[in-house]
Amino acid sequence: MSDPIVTRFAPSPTGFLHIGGGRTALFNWLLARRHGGKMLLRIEDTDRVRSTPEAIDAIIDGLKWLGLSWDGEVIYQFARAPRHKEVAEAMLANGRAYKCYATSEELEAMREAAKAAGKPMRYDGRWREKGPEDHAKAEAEGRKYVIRLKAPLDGQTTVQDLVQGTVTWDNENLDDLVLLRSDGTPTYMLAVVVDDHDMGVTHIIRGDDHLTNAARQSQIYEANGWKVPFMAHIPLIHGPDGAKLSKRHGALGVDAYRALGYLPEALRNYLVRLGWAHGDQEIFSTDEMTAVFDLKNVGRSPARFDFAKLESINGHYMRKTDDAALLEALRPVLAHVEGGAEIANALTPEKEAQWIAAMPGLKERAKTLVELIDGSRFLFATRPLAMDEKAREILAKDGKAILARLLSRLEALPVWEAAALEEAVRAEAESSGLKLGALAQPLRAALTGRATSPGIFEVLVVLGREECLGRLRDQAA
RNA sequence: GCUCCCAUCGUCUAGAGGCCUAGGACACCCGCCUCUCACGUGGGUAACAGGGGUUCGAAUCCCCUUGGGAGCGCCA
Repeated sequence: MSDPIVTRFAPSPTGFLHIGGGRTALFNWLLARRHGGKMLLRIEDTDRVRSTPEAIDAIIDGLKWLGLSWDGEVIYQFARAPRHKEVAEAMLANGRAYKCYATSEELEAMREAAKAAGKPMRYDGRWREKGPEDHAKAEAEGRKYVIRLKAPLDGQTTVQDLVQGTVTWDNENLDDLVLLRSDGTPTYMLAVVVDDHDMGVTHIIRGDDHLTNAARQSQIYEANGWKVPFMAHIPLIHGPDGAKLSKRHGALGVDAYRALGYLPEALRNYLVRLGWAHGDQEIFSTDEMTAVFDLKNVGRSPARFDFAKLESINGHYMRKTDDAALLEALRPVLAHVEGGAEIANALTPEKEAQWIAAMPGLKERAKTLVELIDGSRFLFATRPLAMDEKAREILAKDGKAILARLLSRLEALPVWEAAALEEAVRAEAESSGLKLGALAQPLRAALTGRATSPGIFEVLVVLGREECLGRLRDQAA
């Protein structure tokens, strides 16, 4: 185990990179980085019907956004089909595999029989001991063969799993799986084993839906006399209701989280704590998590996806993010929110500077970038401002009269700075015998069109003298 | 159905026989701070699935039950 660690992330490109895949990739990436090893990326595109180039792009794009980098070139499994075939034929030659001419009708009959008997489908090994004469006869009938593994009939197969512990199967429950299809293409089982072996993968981290496969794959390793890599089968992520994660809950593509306004570092932090813990620590910088990540601490029970916690962590990271950097993170999200295009168009250098100036007050009031954009709308609104219902109520009372008095005080101000503005507003409060809040709310309504916003003196300063006085006059009338 | 895996607050989890009258975080409730909303901060509600063992002692070990999950293809 002192050899350099090599992990791999091996998605099949039949859809986007979903959140569970993202976590699997993260764990592989963390383990490799923790030990100064490598994480390889292999696209399992042997299913020619379901694999699409769009999905490949989506996966690669998703990994990049999440900040998970891989080493070396992307490996495409389909391109290695000749090598897979070569291994299958070598296994045939040394008697670890055999030709099976069973037809799909025969297989279907076996399936039916198994179902009727209440047992899982198990190929019965009818071609296991057949000789050349039988093969020739089948060939003469025009039948095609697949190559099956000659799996052990009795005894047990044990997987030493770094997360699941020692898991054992009786070999009688494992049948002779197909290695090479009748069209000469490899099955997933064969391809995975050959690729992981050839790529020098030392640690396989994947979802525990592959646990049963692990047993069958280790038989393939053994049939070839290859060392079985360390394996770690991590529990799947479930939806809030405990059922399998569906699109309805969180099985969104990683890119959807970007559109929803989450920061990649927040998603990483959330994901790493799903099924893994390091004492009571909740917040992990990337360096911190790579320094302490250990498969030993990965739990064995499935975790539910919880948006509330993700939002909380995201809020934390937004507040920690530098204002200018936050603006950059905001930009790509604009395309995904209503009115975002208008904001994007209005982003002159001056507006950007204004937005950055407003950021401190904005970012502590939002849990996602989408919320932050929503809270920023008053910066981009044009006069006369549209008032929302609560703002209207505030102004409907004696708000307008208060604004008029405030207006004259503010107009008289020689400088437009927070301290001076606050002093003026407080002076008005004092002379009219009102609490500060009684003045701040009408001000807020007139300035932002809403009942909530960043601190009112912040808003005053960020908006600037002319714009503020204009908005106040609009409403004071 | 068969095989395998799992089981601590609503959720994510700490806990590797005595440190546990079970800790942290999110969510929720009540305060404080306060120009609103937040942030921050103080406090609170809330869990060892059930039953048997083993042991001086069990959330921690074993068994059973119950409840979840995954897999059972010439898909990956």
